[in-house]
Amino acid sequence: MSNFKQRVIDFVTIIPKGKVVSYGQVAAVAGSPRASRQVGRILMGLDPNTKIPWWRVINNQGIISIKGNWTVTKESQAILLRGDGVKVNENLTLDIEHYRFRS
DNA sequence: AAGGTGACTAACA
DNA sequence: ATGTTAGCCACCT
Repeated sequence: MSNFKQRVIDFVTIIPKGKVVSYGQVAAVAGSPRASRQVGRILMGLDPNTKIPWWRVINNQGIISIKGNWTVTKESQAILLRGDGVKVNENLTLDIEHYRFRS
């Protein structure tokens, strides 16, 4: 497993309940501020039964830009977020600045 | 080893 | 404000 990937996973893992981060933010913490796309790529590769709170990662506009995989959809992510106490709008958006996790 | 790809972003028209 | 275009760069084949 590459170092970047591992750092992304580590950071996402420590995101507290009720908080969210953007892909770009995760990439920055992982060491490559411009590798935001890789963050999404990595999350996509995770197993559906992983314990990593990947659903707390959204794009910088506070929008759930997931591409409905076989196992996951935008709706399911919205449900998971609401389960964390995060208010998700019907259009799959939320106030990221209000919930953003800062390390 | 080399090239294609995209759960992103920011800049433009 | 909404739609397009063009960089990005680690991962996968």
